[in-house]
Amino acid sequence: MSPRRIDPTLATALLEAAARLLAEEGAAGLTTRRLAAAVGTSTTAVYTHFGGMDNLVRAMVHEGFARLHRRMSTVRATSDAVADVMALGYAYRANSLDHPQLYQVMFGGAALGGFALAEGDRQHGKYTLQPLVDAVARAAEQGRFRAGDPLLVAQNMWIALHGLVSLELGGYLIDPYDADVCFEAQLRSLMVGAGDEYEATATSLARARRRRSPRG
Amino acid sequence: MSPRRIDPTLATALLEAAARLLAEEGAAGLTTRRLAAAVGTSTTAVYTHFGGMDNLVRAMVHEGFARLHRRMSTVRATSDAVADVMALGYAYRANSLDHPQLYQVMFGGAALGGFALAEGDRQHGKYTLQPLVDAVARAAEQGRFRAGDPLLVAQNMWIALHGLVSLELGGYLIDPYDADVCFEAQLRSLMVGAGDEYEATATSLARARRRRSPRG
DNA sequence: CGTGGTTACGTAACATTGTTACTCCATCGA
DNA sequence: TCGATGGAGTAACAATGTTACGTAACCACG
Repeated sequence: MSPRRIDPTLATALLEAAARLLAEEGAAGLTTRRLAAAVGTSTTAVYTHFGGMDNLVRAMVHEGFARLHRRMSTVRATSDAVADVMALGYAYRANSLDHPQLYQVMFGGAALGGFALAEGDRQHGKYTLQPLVDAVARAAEQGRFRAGDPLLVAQNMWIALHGLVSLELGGYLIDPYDADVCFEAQLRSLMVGAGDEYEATATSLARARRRRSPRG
Repeated sequence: MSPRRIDPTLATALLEAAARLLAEEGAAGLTTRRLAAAVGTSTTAVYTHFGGMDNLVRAMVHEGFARLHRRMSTVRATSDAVADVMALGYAYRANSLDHPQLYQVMFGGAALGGFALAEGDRQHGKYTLQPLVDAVARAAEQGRFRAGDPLLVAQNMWIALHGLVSLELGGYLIDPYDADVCFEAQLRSLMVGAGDEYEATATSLARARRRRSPRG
């Protein structure tokens, strides 16, 4: 169109259009030309604002981690720390299911048109994990979990959660045990593995269920 | 070269070259032209033998599942079924680390040049899981695990294992708790979550460790 | 008000990708 | 020996990320 229409919000417009393209058409639909067409500009805008498709995806990943952290932070601490841990699990999975394509890019790692995350990009997980670490520490203080480093315990829970979400999004969890069944069974199993009594996990699970946020 | 050199093993040669390309250069290095150059043929060979790059990757995934199943089948049943379960975990992780790129394609799912697995391709996991299901059932018979459907318990273990391997291959597990530490902590946690006593898992873990195969 | 510098953007091209139409010719059966 | 089959090479097509180049608008001066 008319040249030199300086738009300071073009970078954010590109990001929003990229997020929409990724969500609606998947990783294959996220191309420079379609992105440029979506915001009514040219492909070079991607390079002036981000220096390439890699950095644009990187920015989306950063935003994805920030949103995940925001969602995890909405889980309040209660007198039942195990229920808090489970509520964090629900929040994690709900956020992933709300943005499945983004989640796959965030953790799919290797392949998005040969795109690869940099070393620092992956350490966002550590920062995002903090609410879970706190809840695990409180569960140990309340005598529900075995004594041990909360960071290691929380990391193990995150690993298992990621495994579930990853396989769910990939469509690998099939009948008779679909993702919902596996998820709640895994939550109880994780709590028991951390030291809680099997029977106690039932009431905490019921509490966590009631705290699910409808959408986020 | 000289035309019409009919080579009935060309399909397998393509598969082998594709596996080598994938292993050595990653998903980005696996292109039709490089593949054709590697076996000294033309790009059309991929289409006459596989009907496209998708089906060739599909064939590689099938081979990957078969190899995983073969490796899991080498774990023999002993009088310590919990150690058997852990040994299966070691085998699963070892196979994944031996073929990291293939593993990412098998479970990365969405993105390999817009390639997506078909519905039936993912159900290979169910077949591959059988040795683990058997070991879990025997652990329950021995009174080490809680009563429950072994398929559900095994699936949960597989989910957690996949989470660990997936994050390890992606480089998300960082200091101070690297993948080795997380893996063994997770093994014990899984056994306790399934019903075993925490102290008993230590000796079973030691037994499983001794049974690690050097290379596969 | 005018002028130069900076910078954002569009145009067009390049290399590379998966894919396919067309052709050729070696092999197999009669 | 001759025709049919079908596997493979050549070359093209559309689409991808990326970049060189030109242009024009803004901003800071005088």
